[in-house]
Amino acid sequence: MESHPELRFDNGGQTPERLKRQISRLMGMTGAQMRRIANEAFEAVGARKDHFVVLAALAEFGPASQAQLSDRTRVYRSDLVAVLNELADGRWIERAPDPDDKRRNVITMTDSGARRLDEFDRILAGVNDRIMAPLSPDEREQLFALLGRINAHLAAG
Amino acid sequence: MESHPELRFDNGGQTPERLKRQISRLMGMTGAQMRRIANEAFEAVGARKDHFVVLAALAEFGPASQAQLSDRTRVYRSDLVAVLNELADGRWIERAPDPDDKRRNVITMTDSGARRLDEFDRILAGVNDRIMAPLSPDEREQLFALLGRINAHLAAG
DNA sequence: CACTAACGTTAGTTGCACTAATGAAACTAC
DNA sequence: GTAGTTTCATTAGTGCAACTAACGTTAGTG
Repeated sequence: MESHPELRFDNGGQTPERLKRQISRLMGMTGAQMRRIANEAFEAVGARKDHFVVLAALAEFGPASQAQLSDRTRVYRSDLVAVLNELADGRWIERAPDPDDKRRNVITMTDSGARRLDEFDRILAGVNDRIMAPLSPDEREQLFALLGRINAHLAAG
Repeated sequence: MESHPELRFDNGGQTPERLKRQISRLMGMTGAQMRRIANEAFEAVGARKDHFVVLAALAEFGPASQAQLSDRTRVYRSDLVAVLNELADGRWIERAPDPDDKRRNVITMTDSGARRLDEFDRILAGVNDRIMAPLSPDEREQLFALLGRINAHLAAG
């Protein structure tokens, strides 16, 4: 019934050799698999990825304006509005006008927001573990390091 | 003037630690950078990625129906139509009805299609090299191997 | 006080992966 | 040999994520 899209990189002799050499293709397909797993995990608890990133930013940097949150999470200001609406509906954050600057809102995480983040932490530990299951701890670090170097290089240049 | 979106994974103290631990986030951001570079390279010669994957499949497996091409390239049947229209417009392929099965078309690569593919090969060699610039040959292989194992694992189940 | 910039918000665009529906042709069963 | 099912190419459309534009409001700057 659930026919998952075929994201196997090397499709048993069917895949042209040239395609197997493209790192961007391998990254794209594998990244899509990862994203699907993470999204499903969030969906199972009525959340989505941006709930996590916003709560993480609030937990680690404290109350902030929406512009600050956008900078810290790279969720666009325009998209952040809906995310904060949802988080406020669940009482995980509070949104109040900033008395010092009437353009701003101050976003604060509630206690139940902190518990929600704990839940996400547990869920994501499982997700990461499932994704990286075939790799040893050393290999997982290698992967992070290699991708991190490429990321830094491409972001710089 | 061209202000690229900020896809630096670790944004200098601004990024919550929790986000830096998510492999799917690192993959997503780095994959987006790679995709942008590849897309720009194709765009510079009036092409796009799917032109390459279709020509690669034709070069390596010979003339084929659209359904076969879809299987080999994982370009959806529905999206393949436009790709083949574009390739036919440029005389890089020919699309003819299959006399043995009137439902099918037979897609054949022309000589100029083969030359177009050569051009893509050269372009992509440069793209891959630019993407993986900070990695040694050994490290590039490691990255392929690690991602390949994760991909196979996730595709399996 | 005029000007510019930053704030949150709404609306809209683009690209990509993916689904649904369709008419024509071909297999499959009885 | 005809009825029912499947495959084919094709058109249209959905869902989502990343991204842009425009706007009214408020705050700094000369």
